[in-house]
Amino acid sequence: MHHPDHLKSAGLKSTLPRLKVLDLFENSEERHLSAEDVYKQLLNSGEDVGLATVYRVLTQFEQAGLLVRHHFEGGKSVFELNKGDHHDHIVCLQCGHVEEFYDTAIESRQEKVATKLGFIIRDHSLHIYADCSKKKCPHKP
Amino acid sequence: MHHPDHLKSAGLKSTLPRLKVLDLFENSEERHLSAEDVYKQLLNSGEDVGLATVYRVLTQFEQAGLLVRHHFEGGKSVFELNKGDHHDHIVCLQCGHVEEFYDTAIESRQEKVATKLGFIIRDHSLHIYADCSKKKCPHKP
DNA sequence: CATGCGAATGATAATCGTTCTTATTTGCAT
DNA sequence: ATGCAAATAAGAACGATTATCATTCGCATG
Repeated sequence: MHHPDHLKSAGLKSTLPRLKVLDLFENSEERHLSAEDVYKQLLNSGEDVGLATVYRVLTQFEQAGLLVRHHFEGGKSVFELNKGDHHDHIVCLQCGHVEEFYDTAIESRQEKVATKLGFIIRDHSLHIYADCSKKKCPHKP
Repeated sequence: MHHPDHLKSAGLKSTLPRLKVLDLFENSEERHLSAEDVYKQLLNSGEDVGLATVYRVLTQFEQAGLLVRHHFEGGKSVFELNKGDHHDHIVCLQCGHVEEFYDTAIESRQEKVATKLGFIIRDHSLHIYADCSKKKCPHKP
């Protein structure tokens, strides 16, 4: 359990649940976790946190800029550590695995389109839903 | 109330609720409607449809290819008539207005990215969230 | 180091969008 | 006309998330 500093500098009190959640994101295999994922993993680790607290903490971390929230298909929010770099996502429809990518041409084209239409971009989300067909996909039939 | 033909050719029985919903999409100002939008507008028009029916019909229309479903931020699904053309969306954060655009460069770049990563694209969604700043925005402060 | 206060927690109820259940009604082929 | 499968409507049920509120905790202060 490290980095109480991260919390302090974000103006958040350094509490046990918050440290646990932060730890999870820093040490977990999967970069992209839903509230339920976080809750279950903490319970499995013997930690005793409330689900409401998980939701509250995730939202606070998002607002503090520690996490980024994504809305993939399926209704639930998914979070990942904010490494400061923007990237888009390609999601495998078969196994749910998420990969990240960044394409300069796509980014600059968006700016161009928005400007042409008289908009000022605040944010954007590009999700590609695909099959990762190859052997790498663990849940492939 | 027209186009019972659309329904028949989609393999759907031509019922009153379905005709009403289809009509709404064909005659409404706003191309993008949520289930609640549809429900309320039908009630306002004095029509007596159940909310469950609206949800059922929207899903059926989506499966029949008459409507396209989008997941914008805010949790709820939004539907629009399927004109056969794919396009992406730019949403004004101030007034919620939605404009459509299509950019060949963005589209082909996505294919390239996916292929490079070993994926086969099934679908994608690109949403730009922005301010339409200018005078056109009715809810601007 | 005790301690007090406001912030944070967790159990639970509530909410929101959506889907399911079931009894009743409807479209439509006969 | 009429019968039957398909469709409807009302409400219960559901999953994700948020609100409520009494209890507990972090932490600055004396």
